[in-house]
Amino acid sequence: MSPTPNPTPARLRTIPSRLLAGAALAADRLVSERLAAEGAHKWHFAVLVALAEAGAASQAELSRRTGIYRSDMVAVLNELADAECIRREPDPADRRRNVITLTPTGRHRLERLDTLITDAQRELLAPLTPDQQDELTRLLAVLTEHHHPPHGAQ
Amino acid sequence: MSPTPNPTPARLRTIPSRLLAGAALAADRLVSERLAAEGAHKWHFAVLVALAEAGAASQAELSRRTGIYRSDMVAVLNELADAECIRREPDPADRRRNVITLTPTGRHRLERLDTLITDAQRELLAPLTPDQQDELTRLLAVLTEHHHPPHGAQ
DNA sequence: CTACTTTCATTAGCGCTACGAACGTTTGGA
DNA sequence: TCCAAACGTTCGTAGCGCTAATGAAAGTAG
Repeated sequence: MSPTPNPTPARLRTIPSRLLAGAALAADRLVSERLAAEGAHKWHFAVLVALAEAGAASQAELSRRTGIYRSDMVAVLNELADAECIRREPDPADRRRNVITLTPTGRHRLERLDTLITDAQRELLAPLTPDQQDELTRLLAVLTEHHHPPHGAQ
Repeated sequence: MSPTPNPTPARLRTIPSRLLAGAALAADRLVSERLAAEGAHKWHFAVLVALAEAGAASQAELSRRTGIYRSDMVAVLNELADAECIRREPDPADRRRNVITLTPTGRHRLERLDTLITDAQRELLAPLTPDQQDELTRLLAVLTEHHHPPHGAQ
């Protein structure tokens, strides 16, 4: 006679904010595990994508593109620079700025991380049909866009 | 001539794990703001629901029902007990356990918090049609259930 | 030209959340 | 009887989002 084998009340299982938190946590774990296997980090990928897709930029600009705070961006760029994935040089046109440039090494690194990320997404969405996967992605995009993205992400 | 007014690359905007993180953050903010206005916390609500829906239980059992770690549960129950929302008494049948009981005060408190939570969900899902809201909730439920709920949440 | 405001990179720090370690107590099973 | 497990509790940790403050440089107004 088990005393109370009652895991997770129905009410809690139907609250969107709770479901979002749980799903986000699982998703983050999947991504982080994959990336950690290659000594990489979530943020590295975001920065590399931002550089590959929209070209060289200042740190502040990268901060806006990725949603990473520019105070955290410093360390991320340090690591990417140590791995020679980017170059960080003062902007001659505006001496406040650094110009961050993607190196060939960085481009290769991005390719590798991209497959890891893609794999993780696949595993994350595995229990859904392809149509459901697309629908979920669309709905989430609407939500995040509506609720002022990360906002300024200064 | 703005240098690079390019917010958020398309690739980043279509990665489910990133969308989930963003949506979860927005959702959590909405909920936390509402609850904070009444000095309440996310976790208080979860515990009260778990008690109301499945009856009195030990702290470990509540931990399983809510996904809150049992090390964190202690403080939550302290606060709920201070507010006289619950009673915490040693279990005569098993002296390791405490029996946590919902008080009438706690039941009223739950009613209040429930409306706050419901309001927050409404605001969160506002940009979606009712059908989309249901679909999103269903899809998220599938995901969280598949990826070993919170898991043990010991 | 001067004075004010803004932007930038960088450092340091805070609060919250999920999570693990350890401990003493108690219980149940071999 | 001995061992393993569960319980409540305390303490500590790591990561993330975010703020504040600083010195340098640029833009802007008077």
